[in-house]
Amino acid sequence: MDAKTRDTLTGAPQMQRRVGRRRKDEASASLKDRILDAGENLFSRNGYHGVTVRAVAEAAGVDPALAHYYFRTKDGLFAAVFERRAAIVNQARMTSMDGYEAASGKRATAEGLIDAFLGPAIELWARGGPQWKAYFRLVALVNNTPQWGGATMGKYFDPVIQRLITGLRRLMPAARDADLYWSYHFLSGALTLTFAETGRLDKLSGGKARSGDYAAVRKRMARFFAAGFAAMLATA
Amino acid sequence: MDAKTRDTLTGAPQMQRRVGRRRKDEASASLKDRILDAGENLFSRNGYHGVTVRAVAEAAGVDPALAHYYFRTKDGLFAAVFERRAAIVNQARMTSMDGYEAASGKRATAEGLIDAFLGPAIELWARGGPQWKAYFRLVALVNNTPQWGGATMGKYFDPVIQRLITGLRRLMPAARDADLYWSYHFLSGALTLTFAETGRLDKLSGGKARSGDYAAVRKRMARFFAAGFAAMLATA
DNA sequence: GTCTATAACTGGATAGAC
DNA sequence: GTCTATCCAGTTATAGAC
Repeated sequence: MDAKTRDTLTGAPQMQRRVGRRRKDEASASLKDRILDAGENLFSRNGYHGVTVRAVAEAAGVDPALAHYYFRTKDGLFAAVFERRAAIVNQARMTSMDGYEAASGKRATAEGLIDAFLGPAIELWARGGPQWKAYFRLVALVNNTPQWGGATMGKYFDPVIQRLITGLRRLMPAARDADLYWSYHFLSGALTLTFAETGRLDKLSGGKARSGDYAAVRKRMARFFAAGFAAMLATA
Repeated sequence: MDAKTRDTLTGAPQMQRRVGRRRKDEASASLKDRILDAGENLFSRNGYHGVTVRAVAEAAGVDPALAHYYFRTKDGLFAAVFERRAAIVNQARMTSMDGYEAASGKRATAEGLIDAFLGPAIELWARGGPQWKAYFRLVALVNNTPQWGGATMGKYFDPVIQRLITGLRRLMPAARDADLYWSYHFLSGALTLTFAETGRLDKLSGGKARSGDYAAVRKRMARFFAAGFAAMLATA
């Protein structure tokens, strides 16, 4: 995680690399970052094939050729978008789980560890601003993409997931590995559907459950899935 | 559900409407159905924008103009594909839930009702052949599509879901509606990620959990999510 | 680094023959 | 109902000017 991505995370204005000619005085982000932001937004809404390089460039307020200059191909742009924030989430999740285990010691629970795993992502999703919302929408999209989706997710997120599984195995020594992985699979699907923001939960519930409700998600998920993990143990 | 779709379900060969000229003696399905099959396959793998009408026509072995003749537009084709099997799944789920409640009477449980709800879909997915696999992959894709995905899912599947929620409310009178809807939301995400066949679960678990394993899904899901629903009740 | 211009191609859709 | 031929808008990508 370099200084540039950290700035993007915190939303702090970023220094220009050179002194001269800022093109428009509006945004202080570099043009490269503006292209990444625009790509994040559009790809996360319409998918890879539903977005043209032209559309990304237009949304970023730059010329299409510039996108090719920075990222060579449309593939390269997409990969850059997906990669940009992955390390930040992973780092935050690791720190959170390590912190939980250190703080709780012998009193650690599966629910606590799951909450420590979920916390950073849900926090960034809910409070990181619209670009983080877009990023997690993109993760949701990739997570549900047949064929290459699984490989792409694995490439960036497997270590943290294995860290979670290892922690849970320690807390639930009787659990079979297959059950742990299946349970994580369920958790993953539920979490990314939340990130996808399809509007279905709100409509279906007549507004009684609102998918953007940070507190509601945070409060319910860890408990819900800890109970699910535990129920697996009871199965013959 | 008309005779044509039922034939598609059972896989029974379908009568030609007229006597004369069968183009190729290979498949007995009508060209229209062949186009739908090909669309189902391709859309479910690559999404709406990742598929061209030409590609669908080629996969179906027909001329591109024929797809336009039957479905007017690419949108029309996609909608026809999505709609085709929805009624069959809904019907099967309704029958299954009704049957469970009638058979179990006072001894009905949330886990039993959830299993009755899940059963038909998982059954068709696992044993209905490759076209049903493709169809559920498509449902997974739509379920996770921002903006219009939620509306499309709701249009076809809301009645059955409300039927499930109503049944669960009867079995768990103390449950708050928000909790029931959130719990269903989690279930929905987990189920459709399973249908998506991204290959991630298999890879992540090193083969210890296999996403295509019908028995594993069926056995675990109802128990897992019934425990989750129950845990919501215990929350303050 | 950034933009203009354009090459080379693919897409959805239709008119009209059979 | 099915296929041939085609229109034309929109696509990725690059060469080269500034």
